[in-house]
Amino acid sequence: MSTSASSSPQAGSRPGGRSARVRAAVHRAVQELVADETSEPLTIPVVAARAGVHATTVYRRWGTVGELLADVATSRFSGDIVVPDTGSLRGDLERYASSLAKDLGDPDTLALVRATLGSGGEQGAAACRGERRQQIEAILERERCRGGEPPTPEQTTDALIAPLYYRAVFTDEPLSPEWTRGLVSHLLGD
Amino acid sequence: MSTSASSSPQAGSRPGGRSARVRAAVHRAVQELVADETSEPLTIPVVAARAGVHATTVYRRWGTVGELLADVATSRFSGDIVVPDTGSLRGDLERYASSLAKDLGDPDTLALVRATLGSGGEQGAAACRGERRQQIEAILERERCRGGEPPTPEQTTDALIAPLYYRAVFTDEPLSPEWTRGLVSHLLGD
DNA sequence: CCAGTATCGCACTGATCGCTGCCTTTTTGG
DNA sequence: CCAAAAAGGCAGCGATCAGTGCGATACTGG
Repeated sequence: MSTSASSSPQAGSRPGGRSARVRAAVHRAVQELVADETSEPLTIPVVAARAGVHATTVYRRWGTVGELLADVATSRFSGDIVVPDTGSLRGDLERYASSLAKDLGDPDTLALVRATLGSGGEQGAAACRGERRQQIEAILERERCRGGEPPTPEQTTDALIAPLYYRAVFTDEPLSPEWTRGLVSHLLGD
Repeated sequence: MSTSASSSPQAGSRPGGRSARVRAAVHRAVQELVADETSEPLTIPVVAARAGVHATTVYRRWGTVGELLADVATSRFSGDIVVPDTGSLRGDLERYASSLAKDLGDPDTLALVRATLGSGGEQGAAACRGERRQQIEAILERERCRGGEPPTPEQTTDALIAPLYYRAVFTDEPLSPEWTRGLVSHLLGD
C-alpha cells in the first residue's frame, strides 16, 4: 500500500486523538454489527475488522465482548435524554416518556439492549438502565419544589419506565405516543 | 465400557426414549451453564460435552445457540404458573403476581432470560414472555364472568407484568412480596 | 526540540468452533 | 418379527478465536 504516508495535518495534541478515534470506530462497529443481526457472530476479531483496527487493540482495551457491549451501552444511554422542564409534572413526564419511547423504539437500540443484557451480565443491565433513576428523581424533585405532591420514584419507575422497557424488549408491539401518554395518565390518576 | 449391554428393560416404544432423554440432558446443561456465569462461553460443543452427548446431535437438532436457548426458555416458561382461582380478582392477581415474582426472582431463571434475549432475538423474547398474555386474559375473563369490570389486559400487563420483568432483568432490587402486592393495589385503584 | 510513556499495529500460536460424511443404534410401523 | 426410517455417535476438516511478544507510532511534559 504505502499511501500518502503520514502528513495527517492536525492530528496533534487536540482532544480527539488516535485513542479517541479508535474508541469511536469500535463503538460504531459494535452498534452496526448488533443492528445487522445477520450471521455475524459479534466477536472481537469481527468487531475489530469492521472498525478498521487490530483485534489486539480491542482485546487490550476491553477484554471481552461483554465488557465491550457494556461500555457501548453506557455511552449510548449516557446523556441520551435531557430531563425536560415544561412547567408541569404531567408535561415533564409526558415529554420524558416520549423521549424514552422514541429511544427504545429504534430497532438498533433495542438490539443493543438485548445483546448487552445477554453477555454483559449485571453490569450490562446497569448500562442499559442508564440514568433513568436520577432522571426520574430530578423530575419529581422539581415538582416537589413547585409545591406539588408527586408520586414516589418507585411508583414512577413501575408505571413508566418498566412498561416502556418491557414492551420494547419482550414484545413486538409498538411504543405508540397514545399508549405512552396513557401510562402517564394512569400514574397521575387519570 | 460395555456395561450390562443392552437389556435396558423398558426403553422401547414408550415416551421417554433416547431422544427425549437427550433433549432433557441438553436442556439441563444449558440451564447449568447459563446459571454458572463462569467463563464458559456457552457454545454448542460445551453444552454437548456437559450434557454427555455429541456436538453433532445438538447441531442437528437445534442448529444455533440462539434457537437452543429459545427452546429451553420455552420449556422453562411453559406451564410454570398455573392460573389461580381464589374467588376474587384481587386474590387472583396477587397470587399470580407472587408466583411470577418467585419465578423471576430465581437467579438461574434470570440468567436464562438474559441469555435468551441476547442471542435468541425476537423469538427468544417471545419465549421469555411465555403465556403471560393468555394467563392475564384468563384471570380478567373470570372476573368478567363474576360480573366485575376488570382493567384491560393492556393495563394489567403494564401495571404487573412489566414492573416484575423490568425490576428482575434491569435492576438488582429484590422482588419483595410487599412491593408485588403494591403493584396489584395500584392497578385496582388502592 | 526531545526523552518518557502509553497506545497501537504486526506476526504468530494453541485451542476451539461450526460443520460434514459415514456408520451404528434405536425407534417406528406393518 | 423384520425392514424402513429416524436419531445419535465418531472422526476429522477448514476457519476462526482468544491471547501474546515485539517493534513502531503517536501523545505527554519539560
